[in-house]
Amino acid sequence: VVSWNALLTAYAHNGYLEEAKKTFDDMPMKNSVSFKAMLSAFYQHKHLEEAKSLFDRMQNRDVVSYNAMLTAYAQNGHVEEARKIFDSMSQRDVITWTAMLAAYAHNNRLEQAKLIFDEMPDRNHVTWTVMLAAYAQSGKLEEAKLLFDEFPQQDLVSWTAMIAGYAQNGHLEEARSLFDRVSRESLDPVSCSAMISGYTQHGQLEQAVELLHELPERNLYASTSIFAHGGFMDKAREMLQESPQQNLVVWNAMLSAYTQGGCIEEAKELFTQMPRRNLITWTAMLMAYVQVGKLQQAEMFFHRMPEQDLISWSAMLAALAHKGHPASAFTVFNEMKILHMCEPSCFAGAITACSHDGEVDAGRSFFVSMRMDFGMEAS
RNA sequence: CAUAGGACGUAAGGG
Repeated sequence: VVSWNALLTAYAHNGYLEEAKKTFDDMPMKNSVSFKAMLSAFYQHKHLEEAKSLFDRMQNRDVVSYNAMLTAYAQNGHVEEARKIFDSMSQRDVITWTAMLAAYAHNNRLEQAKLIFDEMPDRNHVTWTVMLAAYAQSGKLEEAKLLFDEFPQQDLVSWTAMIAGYAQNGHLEEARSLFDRVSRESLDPVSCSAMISGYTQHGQLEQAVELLHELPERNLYASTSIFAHGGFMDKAREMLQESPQQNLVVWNAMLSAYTQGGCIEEAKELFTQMPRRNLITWTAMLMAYVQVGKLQQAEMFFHRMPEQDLISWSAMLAALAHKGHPASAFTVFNEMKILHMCEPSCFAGAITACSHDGEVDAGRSFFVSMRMDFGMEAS
């Protein structure tokens, strides 16, 4: 049973939901771990309904099952549901608390996250990292730094969170000096791309290239982004072919370097070369067309995406509103309502876009909908 | 053997 469970989990973590399901169904015998593993397989692939129904069918639900279900809701954007699970639990462990903390953190509910953090009976290094990353990503670097300094058991992940925090907010020297204090052997693709994205996002190409020469061989594939960004497309392609691993995040970073600079042709070429694509890839590409004003192409990409999430919908909505198509924007917005893909920032984007263009009537209709359909008031 | 953490896409600030 143990090895069957291990196999199931391995499938799930590598994106093979079908195989996982088949393994689960064909197992000669199952124990409670099998159910919990299958549950997490479902929600990792966004099959919330199936996760829920499996959960309901489970016989003996323990802390782990509840934790898994809590995470299932949290990772699919249902924070309130997650909270309900949390409140209903009679036993909670560190993972329960940390999962709830992460649920708030990932949905930009910093105050609630902080409350949970302060209230928790125990914290471990994962807990600290979630809180730290939450501060860092919302630009509260002092708070993040305070936490970082008090951190009991720092590891590479927490260092990366701090580095990324500095890098994203333009504090490149601080980021770099932390980065340099990590031993070269322990650097991994995530920490490297955090530093490198920091440079490329702030236009420091030379620094980026310089850093690359110092990195260990196995992190070299990250450099493709730099070469591409600097206009050395051939060199980039060469390196990509040689690279043993294919880090999708690095491809995406490279792609957005193009799109944000308005280099649509290069972006398109890169897009077709990519070994894999995810939502981030597609959305970046969509925005590339928006930026040069080709809304029809953008919409084409939008519809060709394998699936659309809140961010891609918001991007499309904002694009239409920004480029002076309030009517189409409103149509998109209505579809979003039907799909329950709506949150306050959608209104904000749409309304401000209208106000910039003097589209007062359109702005007002968003306003009305905000009140009628969501019971929200202006703030 | 199972459940929680870090890098990449949209929007918000505004001199």
